[in-house]
Amino acid sequence: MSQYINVAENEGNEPMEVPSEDDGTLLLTTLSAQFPGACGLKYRNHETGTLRGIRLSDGRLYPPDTDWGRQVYIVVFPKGEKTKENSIHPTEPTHSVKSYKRFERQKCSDLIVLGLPWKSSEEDLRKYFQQFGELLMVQVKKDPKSGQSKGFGFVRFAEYESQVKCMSQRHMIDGRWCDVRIPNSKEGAQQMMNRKVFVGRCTEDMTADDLRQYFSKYGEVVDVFIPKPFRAFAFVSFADPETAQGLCGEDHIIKGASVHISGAAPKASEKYDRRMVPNHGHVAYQGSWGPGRGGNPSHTNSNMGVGGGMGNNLSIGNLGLGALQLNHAMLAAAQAVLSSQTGWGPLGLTHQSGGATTNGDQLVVATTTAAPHSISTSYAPAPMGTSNGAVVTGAGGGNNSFLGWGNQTAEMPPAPHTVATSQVPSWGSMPAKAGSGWN
DNA sequence: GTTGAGCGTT
Repeated sequence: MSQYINVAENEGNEPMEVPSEDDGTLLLTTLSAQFPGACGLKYRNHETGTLRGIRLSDGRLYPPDTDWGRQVYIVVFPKGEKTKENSIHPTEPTHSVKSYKRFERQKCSDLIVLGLPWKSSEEDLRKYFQQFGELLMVQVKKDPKSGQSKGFGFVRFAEYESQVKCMSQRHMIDGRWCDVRIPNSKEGAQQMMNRKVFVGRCTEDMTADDLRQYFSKYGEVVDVFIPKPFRAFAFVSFADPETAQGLCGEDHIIKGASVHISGAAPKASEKYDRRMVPNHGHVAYQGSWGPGRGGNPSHTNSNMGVGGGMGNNLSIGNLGLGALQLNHAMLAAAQAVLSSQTGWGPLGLTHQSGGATTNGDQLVVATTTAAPHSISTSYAPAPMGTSNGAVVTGAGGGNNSFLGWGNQTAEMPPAPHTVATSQVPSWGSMPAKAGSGWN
């Protein structure tokens, strides 16, 4: 039977009543309609004095007993999104503040929602998606004559963080699994968000540290990559895409030499983007989310690492370095190098805690934010958390890369871990998990 | 009136 449940944002706050469904469960959407961003419920067990979590499954919260009773339930928000009363954890500020700034810089994009039930209205969409944050736009595409839904729509969030959260999971909307993606029409724009620049005409005496030091005056440098053996170019990645964009086209004098800066936009990997990524919706940012492809925030000591293996695997040696003056040859080599770097690592998997969350599988990577609201166990987990073969497991990580992701923890195996020709080294080098392969 | 991979009459 339907009943009203007492829910408060925090213990001691004035509760408000939210309605349950006829079967006694409380829809997460109902909850988040009143408490935006809510991802669960808990309550104080007065026998033990401890807090208890409420069971959540398929977007429904289940009463602890036969019904919800008259007690007050407390709303649970994704980690890192404490409400004003809940002071932020003292150890978090550096990371969360920093990453939050990063979010602000990233602009939201329209997102396409695929797989909508025919019956779902824009109202339904809004009600569902507002749990991730403020919505600026909601559309259900319909046939203008019949008014019949075409089964897809668009949403746009106000905050980038909402978008990230939203894209990190699949969505159960009115009884159907739906996918949220960056629309194809927006692909070009992502390119402009690349955080990595190509630095041409480098001289051999320029070390990664030199470049880092030099470019730091324009913004935070998160990665410097200098191919070995020497090939007269380098890649520099900035924390802020705008920094990178701002430098493009310029000539700079470093160590007495004039280097040329341009966008690191390898067409080479472009064609692999979407196709190489399984369409399981657990993968956030599939496709060409510019920054994700490029960033490889751990090559700082790039004088080792990729080193030896590269020449062999990518046959770059055959290009003949006599062509160094030729721009296109340089670019081609650069593209080869780029595509050999682990793409999709860093930003792509950002905070996607959601992405790899609870799947009943052990491939859970860094648990942070949103508890997925409805999870299908029938989907193979996205092979996240791996970068250059290093499996990142467990929560936290605590490394100092952006949000602590995508960083292979600085200790790249000295032995070339054979990137091979795979365009998706993260996968190719997935250490076959004993037993439980996800065939 | 049906359908189920895709990509937006603004």
